[in-house]
Amino acid sequence: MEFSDLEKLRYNKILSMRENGIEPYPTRSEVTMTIAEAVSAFEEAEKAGTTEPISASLAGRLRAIRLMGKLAFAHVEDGTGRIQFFLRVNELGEAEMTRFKEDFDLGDYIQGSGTLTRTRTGEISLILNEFRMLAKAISPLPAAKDEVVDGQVVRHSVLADPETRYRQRYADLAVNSDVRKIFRTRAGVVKAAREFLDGHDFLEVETPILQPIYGGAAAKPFITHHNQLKQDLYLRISFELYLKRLLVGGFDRVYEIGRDFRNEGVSYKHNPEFTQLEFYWAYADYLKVMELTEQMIAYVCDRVLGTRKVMYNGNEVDFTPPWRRVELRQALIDATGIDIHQYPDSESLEKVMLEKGMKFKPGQARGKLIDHLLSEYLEPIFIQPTFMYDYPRDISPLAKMKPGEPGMVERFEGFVGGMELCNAFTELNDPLDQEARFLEMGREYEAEDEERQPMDEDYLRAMSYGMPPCGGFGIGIDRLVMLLTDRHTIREVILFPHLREQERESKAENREPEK
RNA sequence: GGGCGCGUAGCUCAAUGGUAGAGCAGUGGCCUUUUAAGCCAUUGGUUAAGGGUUCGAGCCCCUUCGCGCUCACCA
Repeated sequence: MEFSDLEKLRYNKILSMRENGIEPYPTRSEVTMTIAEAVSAFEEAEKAGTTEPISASLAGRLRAIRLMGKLAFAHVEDGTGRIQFFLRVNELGEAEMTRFKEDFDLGDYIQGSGTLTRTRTGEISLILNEFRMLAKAISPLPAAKDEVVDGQVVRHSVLADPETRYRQRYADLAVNSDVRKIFRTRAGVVKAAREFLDGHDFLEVETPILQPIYGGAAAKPFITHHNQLKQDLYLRISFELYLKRLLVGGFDRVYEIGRDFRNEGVSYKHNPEFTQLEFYWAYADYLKVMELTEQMIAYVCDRVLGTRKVMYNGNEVDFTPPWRRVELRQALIDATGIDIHQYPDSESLEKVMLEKGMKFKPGQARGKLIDHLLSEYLEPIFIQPTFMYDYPRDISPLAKMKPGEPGMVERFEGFVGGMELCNAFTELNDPLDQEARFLEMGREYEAEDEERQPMDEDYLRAMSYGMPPCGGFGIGIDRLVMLLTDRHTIREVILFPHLREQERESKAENREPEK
């Protein structure tokens, strides 16, 4: 390791501590309770009027040190909270006071034992009888100080540079408690969704991430290789085709929460890997799925936030069911004046779009044009939770026909905060229709279009054994967490978002020659 | 991939083309109830990297790297 000047000073303390017989990285600690437990134990004793002093051994990271000559105050933080350590020469003696001043720096892990009290200014504190180094920090944490103004924590000199925050997320988390809160919320969201689905008799399953044939969405895959099998494999872009095979196998209600990988551009709502929740529900259809979706999100809000109303990007978003429902065709008429039913092929649709002065890439399939209209003119305007339903069949190759409307399928997408949040349909279970759709997709997309859905023969075989009628659903967990934490970029809700690799000299030497 | 912007001390930020600075952190002092503790003193820079213009470049030009915004892409 190479040390900066600041780090060398701390490293030298490690050496001198060891010379004095003190291990700066002891193997064990003797903590009797968490900081939060200590604080509430003291408050309860106070309320009960107990006079017996409470002893405790607490540990955490040193976040502030205030030396006052013969006494010292320190703020110590563990995963549950923060407390003040009160060090005084009366209890510790001159030698120990000197040891504290010489050995300890901000960021070190300290264990302190003593009794709980309130200081003159009323702060709950641990008066130390003894203390010990638990782990020496060599690198100084980014300087950050908290000030409490009217009960609100005001932060000073926080680590703010996004690049450093994402590349060194550990430092970001260590000094920015609001960032830790995002990921507690995130864990709560996943847990609550799981509770909800378990409570509705869904079975959680795990399906392959490495897939010989990718499918279930229109996206470019990552390709990897199995050496021994001499076989290329794809990282999954969705769980859909495997989960529906399980319905064929007799599991009527299944769900999976996991990672999808899409080899596409990054943006404020796209990360190359993202967390998806999909469920499939036998004997249900997209209308039932719509209702379950509202209930699930409301349940998650209740459990995680205790409210169904959240502020997102300056707007109050209300997740209380029922969500607004709008038909895609009508929504497009309202927003653009174009009735897609009157333009049954890409040529006529392109023509009217040109007449309206819309910008788009010419020569696309009709489905892609409609999708363009949708994401350009509809997605951004749906701030309140909205289900848009009944999609053209040519952009929904896995969804079932809407009875009596041959060009349409039973599909809906949920939009919130101007983002697509979830996608669901009544699943296509007719193997012959499914085969025809795969073939159609193959024709309509350019041969070199990597989003083209490859024909999945085994999936068709599964369908041919018979799959019960069912509704299927997928939701982007990252985006849901964005909405519930009022974060406006997906990187804020992913612990280690993908960043470009930094150029390194050693790396440059090892790099394979350019082709 | 295109366009625009940014990169200065460990952190947050200053600096008309003319001696690179402040606060916090650090270091040395003083201080027995502080809490962004305070007071005195003080260290710290290849201004992302490389090249160019200029008497002189953090600032102007070029290249590269990284980040951000945006467009494209993204059922």
